[in-house]
Amino acid sequence: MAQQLDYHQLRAIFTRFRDANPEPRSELEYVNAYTLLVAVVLSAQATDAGVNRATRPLFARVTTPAQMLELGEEGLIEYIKTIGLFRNKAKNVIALSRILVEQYGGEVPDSRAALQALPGVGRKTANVVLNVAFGYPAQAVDTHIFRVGNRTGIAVGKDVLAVERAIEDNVPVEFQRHAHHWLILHGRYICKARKPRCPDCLIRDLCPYEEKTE
DNA sequence: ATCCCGAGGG
DNA sequence: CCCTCTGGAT
Repeated sequence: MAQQLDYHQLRAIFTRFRDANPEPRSELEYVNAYTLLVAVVLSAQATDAGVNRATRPLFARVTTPAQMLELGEEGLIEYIKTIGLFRNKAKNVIALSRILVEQYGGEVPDSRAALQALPGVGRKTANVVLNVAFGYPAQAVDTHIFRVGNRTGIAVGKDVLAVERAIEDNVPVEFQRHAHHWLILHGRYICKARKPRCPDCLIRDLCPYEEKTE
């Protein structure tokens, strides 16, 4: 685990991320808050490319919780059985859709407490919805952000909650809104788990991590 | 700590 | 073969 970088080092790093990609966006495909929520639930331990492959035909037919209940659990499984953990995910998506219809008039609530009370929705998924659908500066710490944060020193912590706090406490405020996607994209394409592409890294000179990639 | 669990990459 | 992918519930 690297040492936590200071405010000025983080300002330099995020300035580069912003200059390279001023408006970073989720690579998950969705058409409204509800389909975003479903896509994020499906994305657990799965690649977004794999999730998009499944949701493209699904969201062509289903864009509301009521339509999802019509489709049903077995119908949903036909669309998502190529995604890992599909049985748990199908059960959770149907159950949360029923709650949205019965308790929220078919809308997606915009509070963390209400989101996390939904089956299959934990802190990370709730934070993604708050950030992407509602524009709040919520920091969803996933596998990429946890790895990149600790490897580079951008956000150091022993668990995801500690890394979330490290981002909130250390990243200059003006960068917090987009920090989530900058870190995800950096982790996905450059600072990869297995074979990081350090020679192609924007912040190589500011990073303590050394990886011999031949 | 363990289970869920398919696809893609190396 | 093994590891990884925008985790959550028990």
